[in-house]
Amino acid sequence: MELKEAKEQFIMSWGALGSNWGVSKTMAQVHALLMVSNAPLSADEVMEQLNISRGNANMNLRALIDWGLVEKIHKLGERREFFQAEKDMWKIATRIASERRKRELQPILKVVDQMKEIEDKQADKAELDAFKKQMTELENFTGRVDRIFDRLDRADERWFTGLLTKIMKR
Amino acid sequence: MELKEAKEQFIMSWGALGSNWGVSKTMAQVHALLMVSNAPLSADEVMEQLNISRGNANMNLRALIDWGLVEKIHKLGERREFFQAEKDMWKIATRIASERRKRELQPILKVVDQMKEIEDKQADKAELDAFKKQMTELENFTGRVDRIFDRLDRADERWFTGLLTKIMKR
DNA sequence: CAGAACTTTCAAAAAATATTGAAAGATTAG
DNA sequence: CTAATCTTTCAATATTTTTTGAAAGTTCTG
Repeated sequence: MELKEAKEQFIMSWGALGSNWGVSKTMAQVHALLMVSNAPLSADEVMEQLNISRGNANMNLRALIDWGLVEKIHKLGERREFFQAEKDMWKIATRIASERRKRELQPILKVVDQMKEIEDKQADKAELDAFKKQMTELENFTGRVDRIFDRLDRADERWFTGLLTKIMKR
Repeated sequence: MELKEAKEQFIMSWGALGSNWGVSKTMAQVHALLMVSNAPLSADEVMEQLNISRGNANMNLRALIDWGLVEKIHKLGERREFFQAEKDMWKIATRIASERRKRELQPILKVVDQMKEIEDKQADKAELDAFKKQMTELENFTGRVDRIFDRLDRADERWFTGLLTKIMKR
């Protein structure tokens, strides 16, 4: 396989994977394209290479910037903006972890927290207790995982690697 | 808030959250409904409580069974099937982890693995190396996370809790 | 085996999401 | 200030995903 071909293949596959993990195909493709480009690309280059419209390119580039996976670059003497993907895997991973924490874990905690204020004199005691117990367990578990992600976000790669070694030894 | 009301609220919220983490609203609702039901429910009860069609109920119940989050129950003397959700948070968590590993991590490994067979005499040497390096890093990182999930899947809760304590101490 | 009681399938319809492209908004240069 | 160049917005459109419901399939009962 040739390099150019490999890059294209990677972009397409990365896009297809996106949908498995809740990201739109195009957003994943834009990310992949920037990941395998040696130089920052302009919006027009992204549009052209992926065959998408200007609006679409703009929207997804912006979303990637929100995720912290892409940044705007200004070249001096150049009017337009360029976009560059973060290439360091550790940073990519922590950005994704952080975003998923915000989107997936914290909303659960919020919902479960509200469930605690039940006051029902009518209800069957055992049933009420069962419900409360379940909510508490859900909260505990989610809270624990949330704290791991938080820790991860603030740690550095060496910490993580060390941790892994420990985990794998057992 | 009353118990019944709380349960409904939980079901609705859980459903809304589902879309944040790549599961359809209805599937998440069915799961929530079964989680907060003290007794197993029949397909008809699920249909009725969530106002969904028979086909939809069937589909989502099946998907939940695939995920290992719900199981069929046969009551003796009863013709129809009942459905019961796993309520143990540890089991719920490992099932979800295992499923996501399969859907999110392993496909990445597969794609990246294919990228290794590049043979391009034409291409710029530095560019080729950069691409290969990136693919390797992606593979290493994903592989590591994949192994954690695998480990998690086979471990028990006490192991996990112990691990957490260690993580949090640092 | 026939009929009743359920469950599963799947093509069509509906709903939710993503994309387009033209117009409006910025920003810089002259 | 005006024109030129580039970015952002958003209503209309297209695509994808989910849901429906009726028909086909299955399994049990008598």
